[in-house]
Amino acid sequence: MPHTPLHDWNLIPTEAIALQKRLAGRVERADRLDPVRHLAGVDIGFEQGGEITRAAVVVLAWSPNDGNEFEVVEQVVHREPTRMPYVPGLLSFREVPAALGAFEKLEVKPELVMVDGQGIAHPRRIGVASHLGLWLDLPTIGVAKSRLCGRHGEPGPERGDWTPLVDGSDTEVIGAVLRSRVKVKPIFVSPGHRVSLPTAIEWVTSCLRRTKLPEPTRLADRLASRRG
DNA sequence: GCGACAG
DNA sequence: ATCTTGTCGC
Repeated sequence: MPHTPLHDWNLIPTEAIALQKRLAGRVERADRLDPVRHLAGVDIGFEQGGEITRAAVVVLAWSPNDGNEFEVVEQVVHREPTRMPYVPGLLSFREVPAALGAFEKLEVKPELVMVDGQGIAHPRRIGVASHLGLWLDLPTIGVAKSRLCGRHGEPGPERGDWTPLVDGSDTEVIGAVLRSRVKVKPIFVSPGHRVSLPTAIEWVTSCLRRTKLPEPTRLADRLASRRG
């Protein structure tokens, strides 16, 4: 299983954290997105017991008219050797390199990207969605299936109900715990880069269909896990 | 010192 | 994340 040089394991964590602290200040939290014509979903999967990292990007054409329907216009898969083990709080160093590789193969450039993982709902306010957005210089939203940090109450039972995710001083809202489906564990939505929390919630909500995850992330998930 | 801990 | 069969529910 292992093919991650020990020196990577020892040196990267401390350097990675220092880098996150520097980059966190560059993550923009206010809206700064162009009209969205194409929306992308990103997720990472693994093959061969973790030796290979598989990044998947699905681009959808957004049509506000036809009842908010989408159309898949492009799908890309990029594989490369896994370079780092999973470490809570340092997920971006394990997944972003492969994600960037997938974006390089992309022909249609999206104006907004949804990433499987946290945005600023991270100890240093720079989760994988924020880190990727900063690198691509694109608006991103983090859509995670579970919590990394922060406190929250139980959101209401209806689809669309949500409660704030707060951390540190009870006044710092870092995300939203959103009920994306009735009777299903809520998802964690947080701004990635160049998107505010209200906008992030709006986009995720309008991309919900009959499943727990919004379409962009759900489709990328299936492609990354080579299902569907 | 004792938990918690995205994927 | 990944390994995995059947099973409960709309």
